[in-house]
Amino acid sequence: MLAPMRAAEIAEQRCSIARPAALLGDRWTLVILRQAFTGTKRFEDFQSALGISRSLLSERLGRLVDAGVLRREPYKDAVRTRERYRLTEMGLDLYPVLMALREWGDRYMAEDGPPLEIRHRGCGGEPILELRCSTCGEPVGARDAEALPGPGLKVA
Amino acid sequence: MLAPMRAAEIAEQRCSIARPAALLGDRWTLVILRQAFTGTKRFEDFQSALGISRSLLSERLGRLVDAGVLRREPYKDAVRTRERYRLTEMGLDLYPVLMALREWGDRYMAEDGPPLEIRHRGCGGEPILELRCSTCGEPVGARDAEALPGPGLKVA
DNA sequence: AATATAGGGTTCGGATTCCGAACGCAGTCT
DNA sequence: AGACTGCGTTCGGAATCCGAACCCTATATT
Repeated sequence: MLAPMRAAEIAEQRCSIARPAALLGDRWTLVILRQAFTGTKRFEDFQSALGISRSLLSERLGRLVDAGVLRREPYKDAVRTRERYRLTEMGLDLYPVLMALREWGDRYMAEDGPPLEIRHRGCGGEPILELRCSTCGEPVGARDAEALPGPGLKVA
Repeated sequence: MLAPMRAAEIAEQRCSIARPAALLGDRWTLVILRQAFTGTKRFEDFQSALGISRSLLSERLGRLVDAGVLRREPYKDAVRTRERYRLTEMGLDLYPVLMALREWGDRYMAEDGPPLEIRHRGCGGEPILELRCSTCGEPVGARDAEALPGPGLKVA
């Protein structure tokens, strides 16, 4: 009832971009996930780190839990049981999406240089995303690819 | 004036994910871009392909033009001069973001299989995104990376 | 026992934003 | 002239956002 209805409509499109966009496509969800990838787990910590309103945060976290991106679980603090939100496997698999956004943001929207640098743990190198053809191994750009109808395309 | 004010606030965060998210993070912008990558260029074609309202489409296209992702230019039809929206270099560089979303969507939200298949033009293989360390060449997952403060991080 | 503090929310009302339908307007076609 | 097309803008109601206030559970303090 609280979830946006428009989102539901868009989500019904048989499009692999529209459906994730309906879930992730708002101004808070992506930064909530970014925060989750930095290790934030508790409601209060999300709230104070992001400055989001409690009601919105509650709704967004709930939606991500429903979608299976986050898991809500109780855990024992030093003193008592609390709740925390952790990325599921499905959530962790969003890492490339966040990295792609970050690379693009660093390139075009960070006039002072990147605010954060990502390092490969151990080796210290910089991880970068590459789009490569899994068959011939060549790098693929936007102009080198074409879209064809796939098995999930049913014309109603 | 028409642009969301909240978006502006989020955009001011010194975060390479928050800033792109403020531009791209709504339910329509990503599908508009997806459509642009399939070759759609004209206002009418976006509108009929997506079912978006004219006012929203107008506002979104304008915002993307202002951001430098699209370029609005007149061109000559067979009969007259029209306007069209084309991806700029900056816009084309969003391809990995869309592909990352699509891969994730295909994996987790396409119960009937992917609606579209992307093929490497010519070779016919499937392009896939890989996050690799540019130094050691190893694949990098969410757990293998860490974030460090970079040059753009100024603590106010 | 009563009060205080903390985490994790929900409720409420006003301000924003969204959206579809209607309208504008310029340039063609008949 | 009148109709049509492409590309928008305007308008008003509906949906969403957000901050402040409230609620509930549980431990800590007086």
